[in-house]
Amino acid sequence: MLTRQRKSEILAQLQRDGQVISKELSETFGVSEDTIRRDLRELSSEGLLQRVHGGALPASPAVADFAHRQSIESVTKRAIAGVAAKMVTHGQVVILDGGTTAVEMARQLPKELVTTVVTHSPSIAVELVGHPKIEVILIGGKLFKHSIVTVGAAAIEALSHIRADVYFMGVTGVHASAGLSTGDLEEAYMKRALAAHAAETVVLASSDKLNAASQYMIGDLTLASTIIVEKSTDVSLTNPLAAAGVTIISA
Amino acid sequence: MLTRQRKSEILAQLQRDGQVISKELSETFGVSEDTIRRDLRELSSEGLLQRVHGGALPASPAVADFAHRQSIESVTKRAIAGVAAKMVTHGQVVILDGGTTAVEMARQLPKELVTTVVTHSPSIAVELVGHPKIEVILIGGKLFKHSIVTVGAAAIEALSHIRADVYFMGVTGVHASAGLSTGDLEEAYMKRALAAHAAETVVLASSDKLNAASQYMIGDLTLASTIIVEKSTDVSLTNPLAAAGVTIISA
DNA sequence: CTTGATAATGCACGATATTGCATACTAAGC
DNA sequence: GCTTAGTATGCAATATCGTGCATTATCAAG
Repeated sequence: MLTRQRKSEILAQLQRDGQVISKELSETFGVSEDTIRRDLRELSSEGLLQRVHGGALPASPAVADFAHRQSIESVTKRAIAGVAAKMVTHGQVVILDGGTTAVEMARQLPKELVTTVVTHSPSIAVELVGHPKIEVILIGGKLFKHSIVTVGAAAIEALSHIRADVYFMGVTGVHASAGLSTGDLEEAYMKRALAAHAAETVVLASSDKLNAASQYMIGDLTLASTIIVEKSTDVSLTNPLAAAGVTIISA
Repeated sequence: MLTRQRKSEILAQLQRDGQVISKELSETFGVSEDTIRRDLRELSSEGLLQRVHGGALPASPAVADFAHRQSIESVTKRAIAGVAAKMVTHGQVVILDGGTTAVEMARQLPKELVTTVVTHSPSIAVELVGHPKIEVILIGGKLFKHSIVTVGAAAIEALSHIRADVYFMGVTGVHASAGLSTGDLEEAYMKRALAAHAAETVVLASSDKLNAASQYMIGDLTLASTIIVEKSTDVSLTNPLAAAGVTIISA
């Protein structure tokens, strides 16, 4: 990637998120933190951003405020997505589910990562256009508009030739006895099918999903090999899971 | 290869990818990096691109950007898209192509229209989420990032069960002798397959596409039953078409 | 066909840019 | 205070660049 491009990407990300963090940028672009710091220093001297310890903020404080307010609601989701994005390694084939957390995860995938992403979410497909080295396989089917994902027989049929390493699953409920659940029957079928075509399933469980159950059960909690939850999660849910052999990661 | 050709190819690649890298160009064209650097320097002095360390970027940073392409020349495109949108009637099954004009057409489809839209463009799928009465069938496959559409064997396979009434086709070239053409081989295959699965094909030809030919031919002009062009179109192209039985609509 | 002019190309070489690492310094949290 | 994480600086390795020059290709006029 060209240096110039990296700098404008940094500015774009800054405008989008209201902040950038040196360490994360370094991982995203696959360069050392020194290089990122140099970039930030130069952009700062051009007045394009404001340098702070650990990263940078937009040059105009007003913009920062707005972006910050907007981002504060999704801090947890971003953290979970970030942890998930870091789990993807070079050459893997991963399945990304629909849902806002998965979209955020797609956004956070390193720009230099060479992988194949299989998804049934058109939003994620569009998002990944910005990642030139990622091959995207879109699963077609009938569009379920509430979640903006494809479902149905055609979608499940399209999966038949896919073998993925990891499936990152979004859910609407993670409950000790009700297991993993979602609010639509077709979606539940789809998620089961996706899990069946991946060697491993990782569940992304943002705060509001924990200890909740939706109408349609996907499977019990052990369907997941790993569940990523936010830091402050109640141990009464996670302890039994850990005991059952499911890895718990706090983001 | 002629120097002139190489230069225009560099510009084309720049527009397509949003960046070019000296080393890669050197390998692509089989010339030394010095020669490429000279080309880039000259193109830069003509203001056709912006030179940076390691390669070059578009002269105007946003030119290569899809979002920008979407906004440019939007008046004509909107008019054409509007005419096309009005052609869709209640209960029809229509295929919408990728491309900016088709996205605009999707946006202009009446909110209360009850139809089925088949598309291989994730952007259009996302756009139609706002149309509750339209059933959307998304054709999956390998994502071709330049045009943001799915292509390949999987996509063509997914079409096999589809029978549509009308296919609204976007093209990059409409030429009297070269027929309908597009800039990517896979896309050309896809467009042929889509046309084969619709009873009728309507071509959306915004001004810059007329009397132009791209590398890959989709079919001759009579593949289309109707071509929608902008008002000021030269009759030298449209008259022979009309004579051949193709309906011409001015938008 | 030959010749001379012009353009295009590749190579050599010194200059500049970029990057990562080591080291010493500074800010932030406890 | 003290520890940790982040930072700046110098430096060396590498990549890229610009220039001058020799070689080759192209082409028009003789």
